[in-house]
Amino acid sequence: MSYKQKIHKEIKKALNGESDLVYLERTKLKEHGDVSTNIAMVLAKKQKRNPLDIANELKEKIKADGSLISHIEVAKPGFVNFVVGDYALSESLVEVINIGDKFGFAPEKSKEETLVEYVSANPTGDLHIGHGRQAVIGSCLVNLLSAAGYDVKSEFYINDFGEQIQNLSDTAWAIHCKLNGENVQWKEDFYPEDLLLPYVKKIVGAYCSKPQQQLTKEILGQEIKDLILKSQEELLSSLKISFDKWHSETDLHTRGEVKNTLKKLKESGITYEHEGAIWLKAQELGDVRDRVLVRSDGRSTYLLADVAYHINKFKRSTKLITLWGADHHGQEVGLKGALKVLKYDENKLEIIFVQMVSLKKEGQEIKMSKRAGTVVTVDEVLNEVGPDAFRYFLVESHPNHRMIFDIDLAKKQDKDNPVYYIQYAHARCCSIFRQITDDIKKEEVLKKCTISPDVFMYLFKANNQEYSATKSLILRILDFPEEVLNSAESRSPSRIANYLKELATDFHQFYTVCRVISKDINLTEARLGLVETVKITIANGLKILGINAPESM
RNA sequence: GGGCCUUUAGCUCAAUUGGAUAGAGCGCCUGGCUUCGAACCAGUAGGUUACGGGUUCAAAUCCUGUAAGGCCCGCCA
Repeated sequence: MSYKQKIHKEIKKALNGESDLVYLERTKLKEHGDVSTNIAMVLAKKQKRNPLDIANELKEKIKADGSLISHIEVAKPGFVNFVVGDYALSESLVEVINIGDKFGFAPEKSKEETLVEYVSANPTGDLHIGHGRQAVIGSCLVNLLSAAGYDVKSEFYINDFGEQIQNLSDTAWAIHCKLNGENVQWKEDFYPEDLLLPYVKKIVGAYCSKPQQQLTKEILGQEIKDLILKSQEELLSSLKISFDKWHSETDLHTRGEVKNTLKKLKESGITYEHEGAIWLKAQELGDVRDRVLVRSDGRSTYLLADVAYHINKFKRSTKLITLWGADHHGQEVGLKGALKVLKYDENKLEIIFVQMVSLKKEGQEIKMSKRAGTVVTVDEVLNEVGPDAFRYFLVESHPNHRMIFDIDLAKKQDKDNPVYYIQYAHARCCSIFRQITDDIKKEEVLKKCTISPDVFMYLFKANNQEYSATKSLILRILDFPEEVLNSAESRSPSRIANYLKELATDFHQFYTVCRVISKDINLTEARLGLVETVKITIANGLKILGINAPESM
C-alpha cells in the first residue's frame, strides 16, 4: 500500500464516510507540503459550513505521528496539507525494490478485455510518417493499457480488397508491360511508378528464374500486395511493433461475413435502394448524409466491410479501441450507427483519432502528397535516427494535436532528442553500480533493501539541500503507478514520456547534490538502494514506450 | 455552408482532468569537472494561457460567443 493510500485511509477514518469525495494530490510547492486534499472545500458546500472549520477539525482528528505523517497544516481557503513521514517513504522504497520490474504494472489482468486496432494501412505502398505516428501511439497505448491491467490484444486490419487494390494491380501490370517495352496507357490515378518499380522488378526477377510459370496480371497483383505487406510488417517489427493478429478484409468477404451483415441491416429496415445501389439511412442515425453500402455494380463499400469487421471483433472482445487518422472521422457516425441498429453497444467502441502530420521543410509548411512527391516515409527517418529516438519523437505529442514534422530537425535529433536525457539517467544508475568496490557487494545491499525500511532511513540524515533533492526524487518515483493509471485512462501515452523526463531531471539533480558512494557505509547502502529504484522506474517506463533502457551509452 | 479536432514562452510540448505563484526541453546569455559518466547541473531572459462573456471559494482546464488554423462532407479507403 502506498503512502498516499495510507493517508487516504486516515482521512476517511477521520471523516466517518464521505470518502468517495476524498482526492489526494501532489503539491507543486514545498510550502504546501507533499500532498494535499481539497475535501474541506468540497464538503463545505454540502454541509453549509466554513471550509476552514472542516479542515481544522480534520487536522485535529488525524495524528501526525512522524511515521506516516510528519506534519499537517491547514491553508486558506481550506486545503489540508500533509508532509509525508520519512519512514513511510522508506517503506515504499522497500516495496519498489521487491516488486522490481513489475513496479507500476497492475499485478493481474483484472480489467476489461480490450482489442486495439491500429495502423491498418492499405498494402499499396510504403508507410509514411503519418502511419508511423499511428503505429507508435497505438503500440504505446497497447503497452500502457496492458500495464494498467487491461487484457489487451492488438490487431492490424489489412485493407486488401476493393478499388485501391485493383488500382495497385493495374499499376503494377502497367509497369511490367513498360519494362517489356510495350506501349502502355498510363492512367492518371495510377500509383507513382518509382514507388512500385522496385517491387515489380523483384517479382519479375523471381519469375525469370522459373520459366515454367507464366506471370499473369492476377499473379502479379497478388504477389505485389503480399510483398508490400511483408515489407510493412518488417518495418513495423524494426520499430518493436507486432500484432496479435493481422486480419484480412478479403477474408471477411470470402467467409460471407460481409453478406451476412448486409442481410441483417436490410432486415432491420435501415437500408433502401436508390439508382441501383443499396444505401444505409445514415441520416436517421445522425450522420450528415446517407451512405452507400453496395454500389450499383454489386461491389460492397468499405463501410459495409468495416461494419462486418467490427461485428467480428465484438465476438472476440467486449471492448474495442480503434485508431484512425483524423481524415476518417466522417465514418464514425455511420459505423457506430449501423452497429447500434444491429444491437451492438456502440459505446463499447472507442475511436481514437490521430491528427494529421504535415511537413516543414526550410521553414515552409507543405502538405504530404504522393503525387507531389512530398511523402516522408517511416523508413527514411528511421534509418537516420534509429528506433528509440523515432518512437520518442512520435509519442511525445498528444494524438489530438496536429503534428508539424520538421524533417531536418527530426533527422538531426540523434543528440537533441529528450529520449537520450532519459536513457542517460538510466545509464548513470548502472554506471554507479559498476563503481562499487569490493567491500560493498551489490547483491547484499539490494537484498538488505528488500527486508527493512531501516536501511533507507539513512537517506534522511543529510543536510537541507541533500534532504530536499532526495525527497523530491523519492516522491517522483512513488508517483509512477498512479501516472500509469492516469495515462491509460486518458489514453495518452505521451504523459509517460513527460513523466520520465521529470524523473530524469530529479535524478540528475539528486546526483549532482548527493554523492552516492562514500566512506559512510550506511549512507552508501541507502543511496545505492534509491538508485536501484530509479533504475527500475525508468526501465519500466521506457518499456511502456517501447524504448530501450541502455546500461551504458 | 455543415461536421470533427486544435490554439499555452521565439520553436516543440507539460500542467496529476476544476486547485494555491502556469512548468520543462531546444535556442540566447553567465557560471560549474584533480572524487560515482559534463549526453549533466546551477543561474538570467522570455506569458493578459488567441480574444470577449458566463458558471464558483477557485478556470489554461467547464459552458457560450468570436477569430485563426488543420481535416472531412465520393457508388475511394
